[in-house]
Amino acid sequence: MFSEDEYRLDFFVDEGFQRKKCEKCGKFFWTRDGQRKTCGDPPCDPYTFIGSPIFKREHTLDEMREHYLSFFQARGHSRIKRYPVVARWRDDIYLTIASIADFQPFVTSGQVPPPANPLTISQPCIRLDDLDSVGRSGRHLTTFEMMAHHVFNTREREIYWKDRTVRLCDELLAGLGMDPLAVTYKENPWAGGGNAGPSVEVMVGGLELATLVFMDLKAVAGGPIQIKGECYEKMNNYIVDTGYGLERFVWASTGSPTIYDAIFPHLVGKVADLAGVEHDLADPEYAEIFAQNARLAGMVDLDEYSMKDLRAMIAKSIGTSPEKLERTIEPMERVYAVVDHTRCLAYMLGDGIIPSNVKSGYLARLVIRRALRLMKELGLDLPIADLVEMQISRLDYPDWEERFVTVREILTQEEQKYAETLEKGKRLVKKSAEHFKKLEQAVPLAEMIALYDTHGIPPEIAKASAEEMGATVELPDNFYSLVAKKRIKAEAEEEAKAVVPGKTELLYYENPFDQVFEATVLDVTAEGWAVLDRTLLYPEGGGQPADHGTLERAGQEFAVVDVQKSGDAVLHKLDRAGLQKGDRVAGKVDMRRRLAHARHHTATHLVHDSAKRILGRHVWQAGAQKSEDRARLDISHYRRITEAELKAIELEANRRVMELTAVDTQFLPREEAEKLFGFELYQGGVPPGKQIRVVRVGSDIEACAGTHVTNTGMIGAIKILRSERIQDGVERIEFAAGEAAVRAVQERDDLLAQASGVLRVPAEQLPRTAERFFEEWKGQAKEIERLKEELAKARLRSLAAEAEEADGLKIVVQRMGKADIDELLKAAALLAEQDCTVLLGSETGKLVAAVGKSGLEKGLKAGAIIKAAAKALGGGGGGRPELAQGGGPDVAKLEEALAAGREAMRA
RNA sequence: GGGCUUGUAGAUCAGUGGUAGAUCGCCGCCUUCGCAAGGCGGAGGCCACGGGUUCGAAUCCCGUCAAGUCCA
Repeated sequence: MFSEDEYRLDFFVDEGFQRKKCEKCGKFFWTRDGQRKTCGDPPCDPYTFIGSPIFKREHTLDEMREHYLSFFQARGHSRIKRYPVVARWRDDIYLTIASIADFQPFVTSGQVPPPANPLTISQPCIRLDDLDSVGRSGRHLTTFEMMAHHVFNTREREIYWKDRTVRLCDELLAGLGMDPLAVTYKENPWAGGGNAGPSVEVMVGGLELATLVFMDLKAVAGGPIQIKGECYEKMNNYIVDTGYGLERFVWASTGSPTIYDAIFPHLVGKVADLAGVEHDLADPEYAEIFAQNARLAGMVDLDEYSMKDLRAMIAKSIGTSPEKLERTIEPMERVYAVVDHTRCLAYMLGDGIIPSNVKSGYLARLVIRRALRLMKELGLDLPIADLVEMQISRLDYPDWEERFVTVREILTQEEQKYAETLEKGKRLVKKSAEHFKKLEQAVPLAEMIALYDTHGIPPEIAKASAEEMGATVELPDNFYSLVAKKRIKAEAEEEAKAVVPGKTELLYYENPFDQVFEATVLDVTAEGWAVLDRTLLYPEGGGQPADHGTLERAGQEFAVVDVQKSGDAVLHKLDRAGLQKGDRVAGKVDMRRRLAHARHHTATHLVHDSAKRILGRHVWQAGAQKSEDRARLDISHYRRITEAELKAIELEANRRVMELTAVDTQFLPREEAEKLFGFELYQGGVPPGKQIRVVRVGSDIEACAGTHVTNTGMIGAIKILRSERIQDGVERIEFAAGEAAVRAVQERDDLLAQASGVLRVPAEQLPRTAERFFEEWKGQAKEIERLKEELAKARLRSLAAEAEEADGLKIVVQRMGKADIDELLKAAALLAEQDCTVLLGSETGKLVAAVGKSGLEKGLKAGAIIKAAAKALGGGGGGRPELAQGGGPDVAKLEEALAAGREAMRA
């Protein structure tokens, strides 16, 4: 816990604030109001702003955002453009969940300077944690804008800290016309993601408008400061992290019953109209229902309260029945949620998320399906793309409008996909329901979980259609948590590799085509890795494998078989021991390998850029790997790449090769590079460091640390080999560049030549000939089948004639030359039809037994006969009582086998 | 990144190691003025692909490819 000193700011003292302890929750807060006894935070205080706005006039989202940003701009903050809602620069989160997320991890850790300092931003954020409450609580949103001002201080240079932060906040609120007595600043220590610090929540009218965090601690084992069981110490860089809820500010300015009516009244009205739901907030009685709902939902933790309890509570407080309340409120809850979800989708798809079954794409699909379900419940019969388009046209992002063609296509496809899933689901449910109905059991929970978990059928839908079919269903309230429980939580913690000390000068950037260099051995590790003070050898990284080469010391040559980076040091794995610390060595790069990598690497950039041109701007690199003779590039795309598209990409990439474009590489300060080129720089992930290397190949500009050729002409040729879908929404393109491309084409030619050699036709006629052969082969197989049947019939007469009578049975035991199992089966089956008891054997070691009607009546079993016979051949067999087959490897003992089988027929 | 599931006739699916099936659709004939329905007959299968186990694999095991779905 933080002491009072942490919060006793000059501002509070100057302004006559008092520190009080909330008489309900016991937490400390600061107020100007001498009468105030509670902290201002629900449930200690209820919402009071509904119907009586906090601010003196209504603001729209755009007005409020502009007000905020210009307020801070006028007070020395630089205005920063928003970041995408998909956090491509992070590998720990998929979506941007807070404004500070824009600056993690490198700015907050101090490795990279901030784009401006101090700065102000309004960052769209997406949080799906409270998805179920959206629309119901009156305040929950999946998408919100976090307005913020951030300051990145260091011990050497402090810009401002707590006092000015709170002062600015108070001034902002006063400027909007808030009653100064209404605000409380509630002390609330903050901790998360390995950092912590004091923080205050800004409460007005029961609504938390902002949180001001003073992040100045980091988690360190054995650190001197303890918070919630963790040990922390002070950081050298300490950060003002504020978060002002744009939507809540707007809500506070309107005092409408729900946040939804405050922030997108037009769309709420429009969707309600389309769904035929009457929504007239001018009717005070009607408005009061939603107001009361929001007030009470604001007081409770929705995780702990069931919807039913809450409804009952609200119904009681406004003097109506829960059923009546539900009828009024439920359709609107869906309208609110649909409007919220489609806004969320506008951001997700606008910023380039491709719906998928993994990662951020899954989250997009989750929201799409939820929205579709809600729309269906509302009876809204229009494409979801229409609603998303409405959202996009209300947002001020011009580049999204041009992207809308793609977004519409994606949404249409998702709509179809979901319809198919539900259709398939219906059949599965039907089958399952019939099964359990027959057993006179309820459809068990395990089955419901399987339907949902494995086939994506929501339990509510499954239950409804199962009950339609007259089956009963077991469906507990905590269904989803039971599904979650089924999973095993196994989070493997990544082992932090020890960083090898030392700093190696990287020569390969300056002089990418130098082959030899001189260096001093700084150290040799126990595992035989040499650390050099400078090197031309490229360490593995960015999907490019390590260079190979040699290190020579006084005529002694050591082969370098691997190169890795560790911290600032480059490690060279040698094929044998002997090199010593302090040795001078002459290094040499295997240029063949280097060049092959460089060709594939530059080619990767070209293929990527071509894919973007052919498929659309939604294409992002999702991974890449190069080698000497192949490269592969994974890109985000919402459907399978067609053959035609693949060819177009290949042609486009080769045109760029032929244009002989120079490859331009330069180191730029990160913030400058980002300003110039935007986030599309980070196709291969975000590198750390103040300076980043920017590689430019014509229109393709990427942050990239790999080695490249200096001109696209050096690539020679690019041959795309294949594409595969590695995930829903991610396509992999495999290709070869340079010599490898030529060799790849030659290999294909060889295959073609071999195939046409086998069929003895020219390559052009291969497809036709292959098809003809295949058809003929099929026809012949059928013909053979037919002939065998005929043959069996023809033999029937002679075999039946040779039947011996014994024990009142007609018995046929015969060897049948080299007949195969099909022939034996057919003949035996036919004989059995004529009431024979049959055992047929072939010289290939196959046996078939069949028992006719009389035999069956006597209890003879074909399986038993075959077992006895096959045993003699050293094998086994089995089958049904009327027909069985078997065999064994000792072909020579066929006679004995037949005799043994004959014996078995006696029993 | 992890979990679960599925690839069998044009479609939907049965088929738990022993001669590959049903329903719908398709074709022909019968019935009918014609259509629908009905009756009889028929065509249509590398049981996703490649290995393995076995006397024998659609079925069991391994791998590959394709697809669905839930989660972090």
